[in-house]
Amino acid sequence: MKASTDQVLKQSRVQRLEQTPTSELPRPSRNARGESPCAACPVRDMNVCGALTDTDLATMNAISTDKTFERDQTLIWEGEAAGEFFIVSEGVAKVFKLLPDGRRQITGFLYPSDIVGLASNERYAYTAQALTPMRVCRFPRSKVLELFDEMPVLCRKVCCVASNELAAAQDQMVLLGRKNAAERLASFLLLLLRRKHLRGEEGQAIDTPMTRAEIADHLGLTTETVSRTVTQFRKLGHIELDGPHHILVRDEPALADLAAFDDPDGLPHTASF
Amino acid sequence: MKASTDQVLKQSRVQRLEQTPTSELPRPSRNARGESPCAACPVRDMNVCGALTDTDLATMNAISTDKTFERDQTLIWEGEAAGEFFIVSEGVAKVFKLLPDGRRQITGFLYPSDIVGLASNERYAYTAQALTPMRVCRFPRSKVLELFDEMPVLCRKVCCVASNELAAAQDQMVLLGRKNAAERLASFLLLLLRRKHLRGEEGQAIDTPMTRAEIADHLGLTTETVSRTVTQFRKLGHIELDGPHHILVRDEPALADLAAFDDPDGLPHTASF
DNA sequence: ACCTTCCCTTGACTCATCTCAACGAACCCA
DNA sequence: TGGGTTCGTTGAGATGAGTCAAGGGAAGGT
Repeated sequence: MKASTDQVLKQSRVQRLEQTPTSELPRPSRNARGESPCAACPVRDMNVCGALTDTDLATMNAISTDKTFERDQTLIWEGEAAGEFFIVSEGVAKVFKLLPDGRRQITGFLYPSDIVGLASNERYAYTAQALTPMRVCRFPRSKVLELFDEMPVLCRKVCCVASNELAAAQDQMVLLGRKNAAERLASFLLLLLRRKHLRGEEGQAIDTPMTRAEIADHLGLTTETVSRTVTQFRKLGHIELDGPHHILVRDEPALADLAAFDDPDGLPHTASF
Repeated sequence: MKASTDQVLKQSRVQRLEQTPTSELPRPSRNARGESPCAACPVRDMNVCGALTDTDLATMNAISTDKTFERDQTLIWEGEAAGEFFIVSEGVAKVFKLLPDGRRQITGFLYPSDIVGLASNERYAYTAQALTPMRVCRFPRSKVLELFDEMPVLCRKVCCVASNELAAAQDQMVLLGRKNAAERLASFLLLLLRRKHLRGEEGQAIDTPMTRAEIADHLGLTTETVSRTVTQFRKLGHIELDGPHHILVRDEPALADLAAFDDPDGLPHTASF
């Protein structure tokens, strides 16, 4: 359901962002210079868009609008009519469901190239809220569905994305159902690191714009337990902190051991539709 | 998936299994009488197959083979090359992932009309094993993917299925991350009951071919906790037992209260691709 | 500068669930 | 018919994570 955790991960075709060290990242300003906004999009080659030809992309572009959100603004509300898909081009968001008494489960975090709104039915089954300022591409659901017919590759790619998200969701079930606090945190940190690399960014530093409470609500723990476990990892030398929202992974193998990844090589999967 | 005439379908859609008391259930024997096996398929009108015309169904049928499994036999193995999809026509299976030390998370149970093998990439990310004798339709992955092009409705329907499964996975995350033992069991029982009704079977009796340990591995609990919680529900009068594998839901509202369903009306969603 | 608020961290204690253990029932097979 | 095995149930005790509480630091507003 929601674009969550993994879609990006699973996408292998990613080379884009990592080339930036040499040349400054061309920040996509919307419709700058009158050419297709996609041309300058940082996620142009990733996920769904990466599967499209320039022509198809132009078609998609014709039905999309650029939109920005401030921190804490809501992209979609659980229960509202599901009218739109979004593809994240910049920023981070959380996707969550609430129980009647206020308990919250964050099903995933959205990073650039992630899609949200897909798993919806008539109404959204979750809420998505910006953790940082965001820029997204917005697509009217109805128009995308129309495009499915004339652009079969789009439908296939959406299948592929949904399938990858499903696999990620299953990994998360293993985490929530069968891992202890340390294993959960280790898995989470490695996942963020892996996704960062898939986005083409290098280095062992991950930034975590989410609060401890948000991490807790994602991992099925409490704020205090997350905080204690982070401290424990720091004392063990597995990680290093530069403020609560910048974590440097010092001993990836140690974390991988803890995480008990089913997927030992850590390579991303790519659904082959 | 198989082509058929519709008459049978309409009734099959809902009435099938419960009528068995009076008339013997017409077991679909494969290719009996040389007509399309779909004609007699109990799930002809459900899920993917329900979206297809007779013509399309015939096309699908041409690439499918019927297959049966005994209890405990494995449909697919985690890590093996993902070459096939299955649609369950009879029986129940469990789908699970293992951690290296043997901990197991059962991500779901498959009932007639459910699909398995979809969420795969190059290799299956989970194992599926029969809980009862089963009959399934088997489709070579490659051929189905080819069909996507000539049968757009198929691709859309697969999107739809994946999307619905994703939504179910997210509900399961809420359960695993934020619900206590009683809430988990209540949610689980109601889900089984709801699915039973969706399959067209009536009544408040659910049969649970899975063991307590399997329920536990699905709900992120232990055998003992499941057993104790079942006993507790029985003593409260919420349920009634007729052996460990037949549970009669006596007080559905009480369970619904406990379950804290996000979806109060309990209506199934249907993705609208 | 000061106040407020939010977030993170840490400590002490509690509790829901797990673990360990025992036992009975059902089933299978010889 | 009997022995072995698996499964479900129940009890008693252990423990990992939750709860409650306190304090400090950073950020933002006036």
